Amino acid sequence: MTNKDLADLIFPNITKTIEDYEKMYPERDLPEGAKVVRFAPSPTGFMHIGNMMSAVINYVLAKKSGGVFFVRNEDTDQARTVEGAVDFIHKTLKHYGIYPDEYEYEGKIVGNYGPYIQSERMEIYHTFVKHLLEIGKAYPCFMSKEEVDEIRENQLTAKKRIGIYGRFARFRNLPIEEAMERIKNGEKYVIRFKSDGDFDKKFVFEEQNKGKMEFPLNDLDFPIMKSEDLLPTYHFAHLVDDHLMRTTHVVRGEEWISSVPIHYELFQTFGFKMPKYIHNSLILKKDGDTIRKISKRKDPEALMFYYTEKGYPASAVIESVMTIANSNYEEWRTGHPDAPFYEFDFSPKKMSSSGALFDLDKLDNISKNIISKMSKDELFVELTNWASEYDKEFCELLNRDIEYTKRILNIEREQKKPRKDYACYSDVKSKIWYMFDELWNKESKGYEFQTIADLSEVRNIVKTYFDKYYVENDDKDTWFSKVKELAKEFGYAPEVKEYKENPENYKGHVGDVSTVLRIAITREAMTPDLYELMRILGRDRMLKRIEQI
RNA sequence: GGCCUGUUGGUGAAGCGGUUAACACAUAUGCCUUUCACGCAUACAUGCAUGGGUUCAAAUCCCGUACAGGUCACCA
Repeated sequence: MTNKDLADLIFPNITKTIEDYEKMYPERDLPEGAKVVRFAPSPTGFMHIGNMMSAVINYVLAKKSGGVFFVRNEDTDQARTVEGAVDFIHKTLKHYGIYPDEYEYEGKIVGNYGPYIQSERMEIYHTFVKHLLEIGKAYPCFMSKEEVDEIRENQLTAKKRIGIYGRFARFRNLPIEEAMERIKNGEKYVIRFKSDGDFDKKFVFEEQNKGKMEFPLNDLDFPIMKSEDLLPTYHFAHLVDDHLMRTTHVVRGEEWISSVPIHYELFQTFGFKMPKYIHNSLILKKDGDTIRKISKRKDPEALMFYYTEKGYPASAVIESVMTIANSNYEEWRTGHPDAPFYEFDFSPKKMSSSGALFDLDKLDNISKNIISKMSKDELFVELTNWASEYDKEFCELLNRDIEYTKRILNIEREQKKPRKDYACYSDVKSKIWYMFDELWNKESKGYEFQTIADLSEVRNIVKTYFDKYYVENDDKDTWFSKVKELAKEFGYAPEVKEYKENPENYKGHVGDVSTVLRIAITREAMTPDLYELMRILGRDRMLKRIEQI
């Protein structure tokens, strides 16, 4: 009995060889320096900000180098698969303008290195496992899960290294005959890699972000194929897929760094060239006094839903992520204000090596800048797109009179120093609600006049203004000089400076008077330019509103 | 417990042997101003986790310590 017999017993239907696959998926014909990268999420949860960062980094690397960016669905953990996760991944990528060159979605395969869904690559994995069995580098292991757990606990209490290695690997030297016997008897088993690494020896590994690192050689007999569904484990799928798909650069989270010895040994035994590895630091979150990994369960901003629901422009989220991912990005951006983000020359060395807190304030700032630079037409499109999904009622109002809406959106916009008061589209309603009579009438918000608290004085000011001073088509200067006259008539300084110099001579200043008008008309103390608002609202609607005071 | 990584202001960080320790966000104050926002200006690390060493000189190099994170699954 030989290894070959064992391999044939386990995989009777595998007739291809690894050389066959080598031919099927040849080296890619790409220009010098082109990077082949992948975004390889597992559908065990919804796409989160860490995934997004990884996707963005990969995309930039591929775009900038004229390479290939593909999406691979790592669905080898069938039990934890979440319904809708795959769908959400593709929709999210699209929403953020990240278009993969190769992918598999809704039954369609684009690209010559597929399938791009791991569960559809069984035959390939099995061919590779079979090869390992044949050359004696893998073996079936009949330990139960309980037994493995027990070993770990004992190791833990004895303060020994944890894992299946050395004498803990009880089945690695099982005679082939006995192994075949047990299999024929229907015993459950996993296939483990038969490591011959020496933990006391070190090897040097060039990691793209941190530079040279030294690790001990792997000596763990880690599982490469699971017992129930015969799917590969991550480590093995990584080897097979990234080799066959000819990946040149693997971008993955820092949590993978400690698996490097395993991957190193795997690639060595097959004689495959290892891709370059870029480990990006985790996104952290401050929780009270402690800092921890951002959590999908505890932190709403971890999931990408958060940003789409709040209505942050896609580019704002990308800018934010890039800023965290690479320390030179902001500097580059100031020099290239209008360049697409993927033209940035991303340098793995410039990635932060410690985990970063995701800063929502910074996102707001970036986003405000982006929205402020939009034209009224662009904003209108973006806003109504968002509203059609997340605030249908508001969307109808916005669309009822498009020109009217655009006039509102255009206040202090399309100029050198535009207003920056929207960080996201869900902010808009709370800033312009009073421009829509439906919302105005529905709103229970009362009037809170500020400096001028006396209601009869308020009534008087408002009435006098509309009776005596207000003319619908005044230009801005005339309009304002009339407000000043109004102020003077009631004993308020027409110039703020004047008031500050001699406060005892006045009851207040123009600002107090215009605030009265502002609140009477909008019920808000803080609004954009009052003159613009009044022009857009028009005389009749204003008169109707002031009756309510 | 083993292995790996990290530690510069509230946040993200630049700096990589000689700097007044960049820049951005946030915060505070002032100016501008009909409110708000914008813009402008100013302030904010007496010190680069900590102890020691090397050096004329260290945030920058070396060693120890502390703390934090990651990993050690038939999860990725």
